[in-house]
Amino acid sequence: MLDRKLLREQMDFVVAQARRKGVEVPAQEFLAADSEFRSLKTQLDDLRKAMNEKSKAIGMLMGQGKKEEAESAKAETGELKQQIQDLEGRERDLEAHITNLELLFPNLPHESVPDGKDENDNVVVRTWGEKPEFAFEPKPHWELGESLKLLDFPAGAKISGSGFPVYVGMGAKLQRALISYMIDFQTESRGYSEVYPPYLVNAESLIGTGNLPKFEEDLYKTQDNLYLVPTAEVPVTNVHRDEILEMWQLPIKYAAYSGCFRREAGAAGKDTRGLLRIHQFDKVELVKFCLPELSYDEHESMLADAEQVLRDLGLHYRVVLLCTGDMGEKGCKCYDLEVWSPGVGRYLEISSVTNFEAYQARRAKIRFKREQGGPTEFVHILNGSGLATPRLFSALVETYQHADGSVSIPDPLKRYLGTDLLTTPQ
RNA sequence: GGAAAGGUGGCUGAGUGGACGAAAGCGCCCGCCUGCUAAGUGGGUAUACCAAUAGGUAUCGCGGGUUCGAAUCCCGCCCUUUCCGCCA
Repeated sequence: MLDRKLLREQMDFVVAQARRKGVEVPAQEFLAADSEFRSLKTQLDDLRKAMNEKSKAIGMLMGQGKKEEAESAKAETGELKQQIQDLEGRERDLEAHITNLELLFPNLPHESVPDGKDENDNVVVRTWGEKPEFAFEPKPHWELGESLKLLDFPAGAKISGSGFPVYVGMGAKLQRALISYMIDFQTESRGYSEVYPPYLVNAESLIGTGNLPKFEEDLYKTQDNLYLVPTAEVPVTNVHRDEILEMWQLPIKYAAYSGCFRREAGAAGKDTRGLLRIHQFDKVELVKFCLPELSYDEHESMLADAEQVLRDLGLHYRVVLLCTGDMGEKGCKCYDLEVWSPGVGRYLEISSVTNFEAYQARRAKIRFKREQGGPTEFVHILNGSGLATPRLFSALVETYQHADGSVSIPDPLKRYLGTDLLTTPQ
């Protein structure tokens, strides 16, 4: 959601910026509805004022015991009341209309974001490490997962359906190890506070982060009108919904582990093998609330926080700056981290680090004051994965595999896993 | 799930139909005073929208209703606390 004043005063700019993302916005329709709304509101306020004055006068007459005068004054209020009710009806309709229009406006891209249409126009900012060389044909993780008894896809399909892998044995333990390692790293070395959020959230929370109303089809919904979280971003961002924060609290930095649930409705048949695209997965999510003028610095440092995990694990990756056409509606600037997965033979998107500026803050009403009695401002909100485990699992076992089918474990994970080599269990 | 009590500003808490956006206290901010500290003292201190300004409107958990008029009465929902039941 953008600032209404910005829409009102600089619509040409908004239209141009939205166009960079390839989005056509209903500019004239919005401006017309907005100006009608404002004049309606002024009218309505005047009517209400008149009504309030009459009521007060009646109260005074009653107090003075002038019953008859009070009664005749009462009789005169009927028409006013009717007018107010009529206008209130129109106001409600108009407001809903305006809100619907507002939701069609994407967040505006930052000036540093390259123009482009789709992923082909993204810019590789840097590459870390090199593709590992193998003296043999590296296997994909689904084969390693089966031979090493780490993953049981048929069992998952039986229990839940496709896209629900079962991690077994050392696979399950590796999963826990990755989560613990990442949470410990971000909280102990990077200043994040740990949060463990609910997995079911209400609609208000999803509206706050921008997942509703537009992306309902991606979500699992329960019969109690709660939704399974698609990412910890949703509950963690909403921790501070409807709050006015104090200056000294900023920046607030949270690291949260959660399961994530996605219907992947639009992606049926794509990346169906192994862990590449599944309905339930685990992720450590980083969320920051910060001062507007610092959000792009915080964005870079969050990116570095996520990158460090891959570096410590010795995994080759690249950082991609998404172009305007590929970054989605909600963000101002977004980096993707793509890890090399040798068996799959592709870079896999493993993290998106996004600066939303005030877009989510405005929806979720998360504000701050610079000083006592000063004006409220919206904080800037950023989030990024740090990281998602399925593709990390994939890159890890594929990168560290040996010709005999065993997999080495990089240093940071050894103490969590209790071993430095995964072999076929006897 | 059953029963009861309750949800008012940053916090505590008064307010059961009219001058209440809301007493009082605490906290916080600005000033005065005391040589410093503590105390004292005067004032200020919710949010959003509309308006060039003055100002106006709305908001007492949320939604609806009654009324000329609702924090206050009625209905529905949500949440909290306590007790009981059930349960990892």
